[in-house]
Amino acid sequence: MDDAVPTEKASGSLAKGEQTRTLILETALRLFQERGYDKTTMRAIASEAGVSVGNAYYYFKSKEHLIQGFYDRIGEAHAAAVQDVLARETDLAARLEGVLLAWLDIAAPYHEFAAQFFKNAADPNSPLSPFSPESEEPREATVELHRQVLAGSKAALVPELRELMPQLMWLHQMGIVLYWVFDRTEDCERTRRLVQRSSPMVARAIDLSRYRLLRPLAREVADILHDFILPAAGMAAERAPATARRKTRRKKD
Amino acid sequence: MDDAVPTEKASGSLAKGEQTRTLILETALRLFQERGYDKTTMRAIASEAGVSVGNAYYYFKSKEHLIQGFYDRIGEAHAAAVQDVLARETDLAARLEGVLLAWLDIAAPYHEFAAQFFKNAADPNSPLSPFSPESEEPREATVELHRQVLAGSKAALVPELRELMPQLMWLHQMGIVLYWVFDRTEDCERTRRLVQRSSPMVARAIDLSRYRLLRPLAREVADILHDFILPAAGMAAERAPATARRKTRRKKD
DNA sequence: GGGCCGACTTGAACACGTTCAAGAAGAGGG
DNA sequence: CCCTCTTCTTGAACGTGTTCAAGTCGGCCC
Repeated sequence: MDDAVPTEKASGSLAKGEQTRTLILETALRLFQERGYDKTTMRAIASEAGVSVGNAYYYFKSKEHLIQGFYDRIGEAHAAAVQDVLARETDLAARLEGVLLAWLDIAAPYHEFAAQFFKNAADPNSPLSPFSPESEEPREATVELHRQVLAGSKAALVPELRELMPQLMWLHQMGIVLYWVFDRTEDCERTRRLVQRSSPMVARAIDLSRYRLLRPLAREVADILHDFILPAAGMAAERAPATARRKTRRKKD
Repeated sequence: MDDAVPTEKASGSLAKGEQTRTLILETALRLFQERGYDKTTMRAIASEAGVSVGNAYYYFKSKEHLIQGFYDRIGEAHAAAVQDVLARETDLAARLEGVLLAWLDIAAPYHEFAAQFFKNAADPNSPLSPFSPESEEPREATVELHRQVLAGSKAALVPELRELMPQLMWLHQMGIVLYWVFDRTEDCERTRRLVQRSSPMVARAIDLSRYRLLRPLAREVADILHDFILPAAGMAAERAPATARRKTRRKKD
């Protein structure tokens, strides 16, 4: 009516398609939260949004793909919520704990239906898998966040682990999320306690890794992470020092 | 024809129902292997087995429940295949590696479709979840197997970990299986190497846990396992020493 | 205006997992 | 032989996610 310039994707009004897309996504997320993922049908989403079923599929390749919107939303909210703790705390354990607890707070309202669609994330072929190429961007963002967690602390880190640690912490976070999904206790109290207990442990392990006695073990962990986890997670080793670090590797293979 | 005694479930012939049940299961597993889980329809299973769709549902509550048969089969085969290694080897790392590689060998033919139904196992509500009550029996069997792995080796274990270690090794195995599901390399070569690398590491960690320096860390790991992982896995602490072990816990919650 | 083209929208149709009311097949008793 | 009860079997029907050929809309060029 009053915004007279169509085909403009600049200023003010969104392109028509983008409007519809957002409408469908909003509606879907609302219904997921109200009724759970499985009980929300594509027909219900479409009719509630006032569009046809086929239209929903024009914008989202499948029901699963609607979930990506949920991920994005959580990620943004988390990144914002975390600035506070990171600015205040300098102790590594406290920083880590703060970041993880913040995630739990933000994700809490979705806990119930998160469990329902979590199975999709576990399918290696699904674009929702945290290891999939489609998830690279949010994954990198989280790793970067943990880099901040580490950098802002006073923890000294042995060179072997300096680059790898943020990715290991991402893995730790994935573990917490996995635990959270399965957690059936009130307010996910048990997951919260797990965070409170495991965060200092991670910090202590980092601290201990300086001791001579543990260097081989630390190196082994670093190597395994580098050779096995990262490539599988699509986080190919940009830099190759882990290979160069060791004089000789297994001769064959 | 020649076995004339119906209603007998003893000697020789199975009860009619049991025959049909087996027929359906065999057919299903064969088709899963041939076409993959998703591409095998219940209609196809039924028609291939020469029964009606409804009949399949009389014996199996859902398509997922057919997978349980697959689990059972793998479990039995693995238990049998492993006796060899356990009788021969005494080195802990070698025993562990042998057991895990044997599992990979046995599961190899199913790798492709394993990935397809793995997502069901990740759903906390699914009976196929390794943490579900329905999976208790195979889970206990595997823990028991790892108890054997440990007991038959010459490894000395600090008391804090003696009881918990087999369960930790079960967790390690679950991790390997998780990795295997996501592994896209030829013959799952990468998973095999991961087993070869991580097994000695587990053994070495056990060894190192004797050192004074590491006792607090070992104790912390044991406590976390005991307080968080086991209860969530339905492996409630039968014995309560972990709580008694520490003088004081955090006063409040 | 008239025609064209790409972006968007529709709803019927499809294939699937699952359910269910109805029936068949056997066993046992009279 | 008939009746009855349990066990087993059937296939049509339902609700779901997904696809697709067809249609509508709106801007743009001649």
